[in-house]
Amino acid sequence: MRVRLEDVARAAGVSPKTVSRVLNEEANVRQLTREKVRAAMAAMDYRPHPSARSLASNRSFMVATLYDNPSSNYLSEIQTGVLDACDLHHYSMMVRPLLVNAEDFVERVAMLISHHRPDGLLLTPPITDHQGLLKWLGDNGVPYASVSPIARHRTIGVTMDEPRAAREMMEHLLGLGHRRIAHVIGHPAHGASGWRLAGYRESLEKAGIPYNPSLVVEGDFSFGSGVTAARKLFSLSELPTAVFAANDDMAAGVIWAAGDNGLAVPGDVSVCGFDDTPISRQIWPALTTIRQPSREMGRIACLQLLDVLRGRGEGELVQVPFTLKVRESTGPRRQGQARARQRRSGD
Amino acid sequence: MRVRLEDVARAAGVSPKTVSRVLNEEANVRQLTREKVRAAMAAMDYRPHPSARSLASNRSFMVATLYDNPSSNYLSEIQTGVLDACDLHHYSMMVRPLLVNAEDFVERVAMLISHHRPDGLLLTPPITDHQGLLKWLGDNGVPYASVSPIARHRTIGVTMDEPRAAREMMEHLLGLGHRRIAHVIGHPAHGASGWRLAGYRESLEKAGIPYNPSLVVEGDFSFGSGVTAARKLFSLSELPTAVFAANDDMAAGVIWAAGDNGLAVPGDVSVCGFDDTPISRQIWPALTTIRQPSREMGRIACLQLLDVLRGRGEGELVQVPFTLKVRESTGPRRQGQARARQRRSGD
DNA sequence: ACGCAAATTGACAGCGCTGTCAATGGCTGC
DNA sequence: GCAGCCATTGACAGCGCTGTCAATTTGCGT
Repeated sequence: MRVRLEDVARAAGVSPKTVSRVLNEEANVRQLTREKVRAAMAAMDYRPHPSARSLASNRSFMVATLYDNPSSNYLSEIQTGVLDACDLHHYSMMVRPLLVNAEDFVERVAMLISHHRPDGLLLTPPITDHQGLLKWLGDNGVPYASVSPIARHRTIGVTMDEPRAAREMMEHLLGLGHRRIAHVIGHPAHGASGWRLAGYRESLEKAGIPYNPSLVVEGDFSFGSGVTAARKLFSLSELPTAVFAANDDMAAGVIWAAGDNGLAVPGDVSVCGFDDTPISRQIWPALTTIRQPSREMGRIACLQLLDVLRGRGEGELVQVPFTLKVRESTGPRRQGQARARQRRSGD
Repeated sequence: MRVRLEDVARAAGVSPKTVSRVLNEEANVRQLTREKVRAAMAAMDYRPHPSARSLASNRSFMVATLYDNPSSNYLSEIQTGVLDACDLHHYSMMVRPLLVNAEDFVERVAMLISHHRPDGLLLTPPITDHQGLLKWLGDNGVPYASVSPIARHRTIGVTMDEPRAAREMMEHLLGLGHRRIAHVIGHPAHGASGWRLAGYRESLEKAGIPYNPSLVVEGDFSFGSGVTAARKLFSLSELPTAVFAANDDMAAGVIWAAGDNGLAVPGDVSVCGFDDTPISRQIWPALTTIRQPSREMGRIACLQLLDVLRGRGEGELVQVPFTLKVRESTGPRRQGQARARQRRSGD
């Protein structure tokens, strides 16, 4: 049979309850006692039985990460970060893919909770901003932390200063001499889309360039939507000299469409993305983009949640720094005006 | 307070133990009784308490998915499939990234097990073939199922007929008239690399084309290694007219390098990959590749494991079908010989 | 040295379920 | 109709831990 708490107690010459106190890092245990117990635990290689702990304390020591996001790279980074934080405090994590637009979305989350009883939830975009869910969680007292939520009021988790990142990207383009800069908006349900657009507009304004609605087209964060958006842009009578796409996948789509239209990148048109996902280095030319520390963000969001769950405070909304990664897809504005050709076929 | 098993028992007019029997689908409960209990459960919306079940039965109703794989797309598919299967039988899943080459790899798995006590493990490549781990799991009686293991003897889980898929890809290239076909091998620790190479060689042999070692270069499944491999191939005095890369990322690297060397794809050289990951549609030209039903494979592997855990049999090694996806990156062999130029710069 | 509050420790009864084993009921063959 | 046997059901004692609350010890002021 494996070592139980009772065995540790006997070895340390204290009561089981005291061992339990040490295990749970409770206050009001004398330093000397604490050390004795810790030593006994280590010597016997004691591992508390999670189910027994859960049953007695009515907590599961588990958090659930909820997602509805097509970007597996982003998610796996977040997930890894969350696991980092969980390991730190001996929590476990479950993951749950959901359809945020499903009729029974909130109900499904409710079922998840009643089945698996996580102590708290980690929400990722776009679930972070599903009002129905947030209300339900509030009403039912379910603790949660968010990664990059739109609404920052009374929310704990992690965010990045997205508008500032977008402005920094715009400054890079403006610095290269670009004035006719297009923007491909992301999926409307994601807060990131709005912030990045806001940064784009603010930078234009600051640079004294009038906002031109025909240079701003909607996408949905997918490669295909980038292609579609770019086709619109490249069919304008006066082409943009730079395209700022709200994420890397769409930027890749823009580059694809540029090639398809006989436009060289960055010769004829500069293209940049956002997120620094692997695709940014897997295409040619490699994408200029903004690096988001996703794993770190997952970790921090989870730590905020765990602070709450462990009764270590209220948790807060932490803001993390970003990095502009300048690669080959952006370059100086070139003098003559480029012309798009119809569509290139087989070559 | 929530509904407990005892409440259901009272409502159904039976003993708690009988409700437990129905809950666990045990034999030797009269049909009528079973129905009464089921009705009461449904009426009261009863959810068994996982920790209580675990504590009493000494099972966790949880499986752990172990991975050390850089491809988040592949993994997230597998993970989703595993979750599908878990949901079906009310199991939960935890995920664990690991470094298969770490000194303490097996020890870490042992710690994972003693901490979280999963009932079984799901192994993904390349962990599926870590002999040290497999031995340890065997010695300690830990049930596991594998996704695409190399060794198929006495292993349960799921595989695909990879050599046959590779042969089918080769037949596609041969059918397009290619004779000088190169192969970029995958990471040596993955069984897939060997199988795909084997299929390549078998097809050449069958077509009566001698094996040319200079056309076979090693990669490691990464984009960068595809670029490096392609540079070697494109520096040969006689270029290959087609390159069969062992996965999509490397194929994308080959296409990148082709562009970099002034070679048109598929005009000068056809390129194909394997796995049908999103990148295959995110590059231009879109990749001809082999689609592996990863999600389904995750689901099936997990179902085999659950069969064992639930005492429903021994589990087996299931083989799933693949699909050849012909896209734009492969085309007929062209007559004249292409010449690579040194390296293209800014354009 | 003494009294008192605060800090520390322990006794005990579950948490909600299942394993074990005994008790009951129903059915068989003669 | 009855012994014998299997199918079905239930009683009960935990599984390994923590919450509650009471008992004990410690520290401090005077």
